[in-house]
Amino acid sequence: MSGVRAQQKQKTRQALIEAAFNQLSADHSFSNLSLREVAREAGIAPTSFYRHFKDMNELGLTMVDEAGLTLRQLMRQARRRIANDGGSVINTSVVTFMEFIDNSSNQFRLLLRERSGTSKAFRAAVAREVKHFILELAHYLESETKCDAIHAYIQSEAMVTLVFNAGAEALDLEGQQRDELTERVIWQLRYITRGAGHYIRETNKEA
Amino acid sequence: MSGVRAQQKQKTRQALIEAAFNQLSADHSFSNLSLREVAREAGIAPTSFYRHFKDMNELGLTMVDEAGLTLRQLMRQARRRIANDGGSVINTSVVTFMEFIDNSSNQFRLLLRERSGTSKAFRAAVAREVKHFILELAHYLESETKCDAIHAYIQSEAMVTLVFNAGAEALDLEGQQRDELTERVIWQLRYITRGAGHYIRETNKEA
DNA sequence: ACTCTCAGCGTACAACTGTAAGCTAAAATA
DNA sequence: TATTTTAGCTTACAGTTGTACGCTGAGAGT
Repeated sequence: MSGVRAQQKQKTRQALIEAAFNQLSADHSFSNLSLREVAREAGIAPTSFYRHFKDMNELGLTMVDEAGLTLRQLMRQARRRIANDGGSVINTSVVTFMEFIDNSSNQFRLLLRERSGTSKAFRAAVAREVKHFILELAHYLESETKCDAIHAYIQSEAMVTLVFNAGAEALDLEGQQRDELTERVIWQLRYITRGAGHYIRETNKEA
Repeated sequence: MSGVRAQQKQKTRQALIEAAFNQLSADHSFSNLSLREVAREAGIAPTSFYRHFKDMNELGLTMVDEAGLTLRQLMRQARRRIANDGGSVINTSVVTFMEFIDNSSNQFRLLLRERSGTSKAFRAAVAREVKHFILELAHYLESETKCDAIHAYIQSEAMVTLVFNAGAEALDLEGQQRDELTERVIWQLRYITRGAGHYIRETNKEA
């Protein structure tokens, strides 16, 4: 009943996932991973892989889920910071996201690449995670600003797209160039906030 | 002197490039291509590949250049349309871009994927092409609106990012969903124009 | 205590990969 | 015309990949 068996299984399953994440890097994407190498790094025989996943695909989808989870935790953390430290919403969010890219770069790389990757299932999975992200931001905007749901969504989508993309570029930058990039995104987010605000005010006048 | 030799060489070189583009698809990215398959489709022996390219990498970089060229031609076409048909700048640009995605989806896919791909050289090459794109738009904005160079650049960067990203999503959509997506991007671009305009006006007041 | 389940192993194989070496015939050059 | 150059070929090899098959030994269930 203690489940020594199941516990060990869970452990090597996690070892596989971690091995796979470890092998991701700037010049190694998920589709370059081989089942055998992952198994090797996890310390099991190649054929034992199948005791845990049907496929490399199945492993990958699990990894996408995990990365999405990290992303959502991150967002919650950003909201806590905003509430406590009372910093600017835009600034805090962008800085938090940049930290995600540094601390969990391989998880970010997975999302980034598989978003336009080779498997429809992967693309859909990433799109789902990103959509969560967008929706949470949209709800926030909707409650903070007087703003109808549709505009809030469109606005959030734009913001997430820009931040996500800046993250992708940031992966290849350091130091000053990176700071400049960060500054540019912040401006871009301000544009959107302003612009959306304008259109919303106009809509309200009509009503 | 006629160069029958060089002419034939150029021809099979192009055949290799086209074969490679043909093998790209929704579920086949450049890194999945094998030298042998490309050679096979081009109708030459695997080892003859090396008479034209040192590497698959070299082929790929050539392909990125070609895709970038197509992209720039597209942009010129969009500007012509705007000048002649006198349509809205934003609308025409977005529609033109969506056409690019349909007509040259494999070229777009290459840019899209290698932008966050596995090779730094590729990423740099794509970034260069995109930067061309941004700069041309920035010049346009700078001349059309009263707008300093930096704001024009930041604004263009945001717009290109959003359109590019929407293109990526459009690849998996059809019909109504796609139209909705197009509509959303157009809104997002309007936000940016408005928002940027606002900040620029403010800057001008100070000066 | 006895049986069942199953995570992990080793072996094996066919498919494919990139690429080295050397030949050939035709175009270019002298 | 004689010589050189070279695009493309064939053959060959070593490496890697996914995965089928069957075994084993230790936990789980009774």
